[in-house]
Amino acid sequence: MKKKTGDPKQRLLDTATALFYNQGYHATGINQVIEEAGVARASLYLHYESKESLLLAFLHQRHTDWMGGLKSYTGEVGKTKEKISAAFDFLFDNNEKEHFRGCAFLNILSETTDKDTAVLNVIQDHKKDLRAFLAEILTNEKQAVKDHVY
Amino acid sequence: MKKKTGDPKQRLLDTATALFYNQGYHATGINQVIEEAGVARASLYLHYESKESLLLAFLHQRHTDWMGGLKSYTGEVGKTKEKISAAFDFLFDNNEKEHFRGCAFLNILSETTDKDTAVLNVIQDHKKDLRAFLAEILTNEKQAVKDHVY
DNA sequence: AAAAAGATAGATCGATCTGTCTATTTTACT
DNA sequence: AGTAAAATAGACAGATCGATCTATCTTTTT
Repeated sequence: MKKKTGDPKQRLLDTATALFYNQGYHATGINQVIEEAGVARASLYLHYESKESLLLAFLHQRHTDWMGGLKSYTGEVGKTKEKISAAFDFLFDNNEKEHFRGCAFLNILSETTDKDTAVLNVIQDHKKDLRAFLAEILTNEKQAVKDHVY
Repeated sequence: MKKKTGDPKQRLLDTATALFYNQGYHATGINQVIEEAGVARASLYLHYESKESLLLAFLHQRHTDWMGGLKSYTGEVGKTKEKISAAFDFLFDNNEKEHFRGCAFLNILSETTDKDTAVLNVIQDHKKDLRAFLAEILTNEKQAVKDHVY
């Protein structure tokens, strides 16, 4: 048991986020999550029906945060070229902030089986949204350019 | 039990390679490895002392194969520019051959704890060798250029 | 103050995991 | 053919996993 600030549900999500991202999903046990979150075992299953749903919550929050950050970076400038540059700034800043552990979605994907369709769907949706966002920025460019930037 | 060609030790390594790479290390159980390799449980521990040593064998083979491929790609051309281009050709070809599942070392790293020093060492050695190889190719370029290519 | 909801600790379940062991069969070599 | 090594199947141990349950304590709401 460690931290005790904020409501248990958020503590669980924050702790799971850190652990899943930094040491992997399968390498993280439910016991470590509740122990480091300072939350009772029963409380976990009160807010999340399973370990996988905790992973999905992590990916969902990650998706909204990440896309939000990207949009705030690119929204402040006008021209297409500047938006691209800002997008890469975001990538680098974000990557540095997270100690270069790479894309959370790809990391989780690398330990995901074909059977985990729910997880796969979230990951694919994230990548789809990212491509759609780039397509929006690059409206006037060719498809090949969009693919290349991606 | 599936395949039955070649000696058990190689079948184990081949199967572990495919499974560790395609679905992750922790997501792969020893039972699945021996079942798909068509090898008895005891035979696994006859050739490898643990699951982790099987992972290390996979990473080692991966390292030699990968560096070998890179050198054969870049060895056929002469100029520095061509070598760089050939190196990226290798990257793309290799990535496509493996269905875009990314760098095996980084994937394993994403599910590795600080405690797994043996695994971390192999991964770091791989990246170190890669940088050293690039430095060799880019002998006459600045350090910043080396970093950028990497 | 009473009632309802939220959170706790901890025992416990069945499943699965890695790794060990024994006993039997297959293979390889002289 | 005979012997030693290699490989097999399968039972087993001990640990850990995710998940359920009960029973108690705390907080919030009315």
